[in-house]
Amino acid sequence: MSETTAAAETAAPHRYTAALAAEIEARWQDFWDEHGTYEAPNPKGDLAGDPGAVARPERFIMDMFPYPSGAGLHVGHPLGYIATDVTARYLRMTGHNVLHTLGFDAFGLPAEQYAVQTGTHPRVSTEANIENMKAQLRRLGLGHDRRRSFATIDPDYYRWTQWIFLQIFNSWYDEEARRARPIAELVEQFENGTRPTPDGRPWSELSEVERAEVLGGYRLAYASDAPVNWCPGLGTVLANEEVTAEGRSERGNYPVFKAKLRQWNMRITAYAERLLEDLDALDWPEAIKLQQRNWIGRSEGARIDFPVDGADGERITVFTTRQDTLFGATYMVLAPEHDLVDRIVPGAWPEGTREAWTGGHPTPAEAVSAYRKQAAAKSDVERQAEAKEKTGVFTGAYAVNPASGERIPVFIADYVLMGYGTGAIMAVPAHDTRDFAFARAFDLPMRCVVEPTDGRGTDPAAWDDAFASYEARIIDSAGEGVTLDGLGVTEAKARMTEWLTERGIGEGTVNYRLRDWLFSRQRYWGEPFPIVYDEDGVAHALPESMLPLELPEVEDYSPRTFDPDDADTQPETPLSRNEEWVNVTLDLGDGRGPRRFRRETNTMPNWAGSCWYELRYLDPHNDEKLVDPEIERYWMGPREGKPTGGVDLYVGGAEHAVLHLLYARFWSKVLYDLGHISSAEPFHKLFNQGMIQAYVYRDSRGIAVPAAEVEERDGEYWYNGEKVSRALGKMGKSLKNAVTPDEICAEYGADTLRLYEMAMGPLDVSRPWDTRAVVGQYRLLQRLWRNVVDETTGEVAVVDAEPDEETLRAVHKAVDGVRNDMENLRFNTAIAKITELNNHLTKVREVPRWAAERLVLLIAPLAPHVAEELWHRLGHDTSVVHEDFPVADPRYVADETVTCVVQVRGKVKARLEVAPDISEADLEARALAEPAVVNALGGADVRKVIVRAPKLVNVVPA
RNA sequence: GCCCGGAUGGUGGAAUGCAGACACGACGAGCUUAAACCUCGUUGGCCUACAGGCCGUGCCGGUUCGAAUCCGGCUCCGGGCACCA
Repeated sequence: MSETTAAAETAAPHRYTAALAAEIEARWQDFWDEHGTYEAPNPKGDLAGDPGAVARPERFIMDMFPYPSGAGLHVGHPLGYIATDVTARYLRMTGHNVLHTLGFDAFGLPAEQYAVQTGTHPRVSTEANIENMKAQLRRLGLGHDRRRSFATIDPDYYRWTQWIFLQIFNSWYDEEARRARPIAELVEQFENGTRPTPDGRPWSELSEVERAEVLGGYRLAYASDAPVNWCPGLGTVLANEEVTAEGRSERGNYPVFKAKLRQWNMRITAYAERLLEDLDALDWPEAIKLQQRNWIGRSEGARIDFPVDGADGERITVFTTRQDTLFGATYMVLAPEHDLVDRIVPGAWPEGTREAWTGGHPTPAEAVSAYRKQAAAKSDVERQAEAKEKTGVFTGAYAVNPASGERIPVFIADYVLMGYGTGAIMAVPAHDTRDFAFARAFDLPMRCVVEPTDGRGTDPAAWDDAFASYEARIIDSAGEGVTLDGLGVTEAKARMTEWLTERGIGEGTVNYRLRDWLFSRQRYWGEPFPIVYDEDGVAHALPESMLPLELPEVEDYSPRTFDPDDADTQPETPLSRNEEWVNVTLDLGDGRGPRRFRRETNTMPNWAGSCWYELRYLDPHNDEKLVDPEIERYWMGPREGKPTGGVDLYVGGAEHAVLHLLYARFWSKVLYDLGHISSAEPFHKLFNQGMIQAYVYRDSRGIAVPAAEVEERDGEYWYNGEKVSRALGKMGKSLKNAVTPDEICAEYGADTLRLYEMAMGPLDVSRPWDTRAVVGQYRLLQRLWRNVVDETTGEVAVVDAEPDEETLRAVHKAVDGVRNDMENLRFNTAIAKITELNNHLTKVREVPRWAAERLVLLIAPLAPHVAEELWHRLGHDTSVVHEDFPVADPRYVADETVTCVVQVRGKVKARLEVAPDISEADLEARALAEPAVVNALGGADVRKVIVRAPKLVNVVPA
């Protein structure tokens, strides 16, 4: 007998091994694909199907779709995909029509960088990556409706991204109606005079350029010269998230400057209040809601006008949240870029201006211009470094404090930001830390108007910092028609707001931290804007018939780079080099015939494609509409418990807490306002999965060594004979600690990998990967297999006998627990309960068919391949995917007897087996009669007995 | 600096009135010429007569008949924001 045969015979021919798992998994994956097992029917259209299935309650279960990187997947990536797949499978088995699929977020910088390096077209490398990722994901047995998958780079998809851009471009926010409306309705108001033009002239007298300018002030997508992150070393502008905390580019580590460039913006600020309000109805983690609330940053306060002394009619309008401290405002500060600065700067320094205020310049104009230049030339690196030091310069102008009547100096300083509030502040150095620091640096006066509660006295000259508490009373604040003295901060604010309003010099107002969304990038690999400019520079929307506007071929994908330190350079977009594409003659269908135009050569940011993809999954092949309204209403519409509609479950990483999730909410609201969809929110329930971490091993030089080759001896770690350090970090190629799903599948099979990832811990908690521990779930499947199949004969080994009482209860208890856990995404405890039941069945001599089948159904959402195989071996010819999930009989969920704990003074002294419905009196009597209790009491009187039938009695002696 | 979240055996984690379910690892036994696989047992610490006893959920304090769980104060770790008036 040869050795191989001997080995094969001893290793039980029909054991569940990695080889058998691979065979089973491949076979069922093919079966599911052939039979369209995971296809969810729509109520109409090309994906319409079985009306019986459509009539079921619908559920839309979604993942944050991946960027198809060239590096492929590691085991951390599919964690969320497995979790949604388990949920989707559970919902299918509990009578729902489940939409579950996955697409690809495929525009992005890595493909473009790769193209620059290799000359490969980004589309070629991206599509190859997608194919590779699809193969890796297919191996995991994810039940996706493949008909609904797409990539954001498909022209059929980005046609609609461009279409939505045009919808946003062609609308404005009606503050009164609190919703977006078509821009044509605004034009109508201007035409018939119900809304006056900015300068009061009739609309008909405005030139085309003037009209475009007016409308640009209203459009939800508009071009502006807002400062952006310009990185000359890379030749492109960068999103904030691509700039490091040190103010350098994440890629290449070049300095980043603020530069004014004409850019597209989205007026997301118009939706600030609704984005805030609608959070309340969403089933999201509180931490994420909080992050969004902070990002939106609503502040209540007041706008106050300060007349400029000697400048006729000029006023400085500030926003403050501390109008109660107006009497303490002793100077003002404008942002260096503020428009008003040039108008208020006098020709010469006022008499007696201190040297420290002038910066040594002979005139205010020169001082201002020098400071502005210095501020603009600062890269963010320097700004960050100097953040604590206050700089600025006197403008030479004075304003009048409307409450105290005092003349107060006006400064410019870069600690006041143009982008927030009105770009101007009233400075109250005694009660604001920043103003305090500035006042100290420039020796400005301070007035205490809020009485300190910490015993520091009322003379700010003696203080070390500002007194900024809200829990205090106002003092020294009496003026013409208003007295705040003695009021608390809150009442004082209200009183002051009232007074400002009466006098017509201010009003209560709400301000938001949220900024408009910079929407253009100087890149190649993104959606082109469907915008052209005429010879006057007026932007025109392309008609829908010209969509998609496809990306043109270019010779060079790279942006033009410059001297990294030269902030005065301007980007040159890759698209602008294709002159033939840029300069076109088009008939826009506006009745003016063919004309010459220049195309917009910026592209949209990465976020664009992910702002609305949930909608396209619903109706992916529709070429009339982005989604059919009836289909959208079916899957996403509001219903009981989901007042604003949306996806039923959206799972992804918490790193998207503000950007993607806020942008997607914004687009939803615009589409909702314009009547294209019925859901005002895209994602009703959000769940953030934790990160799978991995140990990083480093040698004495701090360089990561291959984690797989590190050996552990007595709590120390060794690599190549050298001792190495261990720390928990991210998993990835660069840290040499990546474990791929492919290797785990090869070693144990996909079902084992799925179980392990779900069993590791609660889904929302980050935890370290431990390849050694994977075998535990493999053993679970081997025992499961052995409970059903005879390992030596391969025959089904279950018996058609009634289960004994204990097994009956074990099954029902497991069913009840697993259902509960599944509904709350607690897969780790669900697996523990399944394991317990499985372990119980390995102990009974013969496994009853009924119990084996329940067990197979319970594990089916988690380990679908082995479940499908066993289900068929047990004699069923329908797929387990659409079987009914077991239902627990409450009679068998509760044990016949429960263990009651008897405590004395909170310490467990005895345990009683009692009936679940035992009365409190009986239980108390039995507990007090228990010898161990009598013993513990030692004859002491019983003061009190707490009875929580049937589980606990606590006896308290005197 | 401000705002969140977390800390339980050697490890991942269970547990909302019995701390340590389930799993990994470790140790012991069985099977085996041997090893692997598999099966069974032990596995928080200390004491122990092996029946049990005492201590124990980051630290200090509190509420309660009873606290891993609730409250106050700290320590450490992780995340977010950052001159936002």
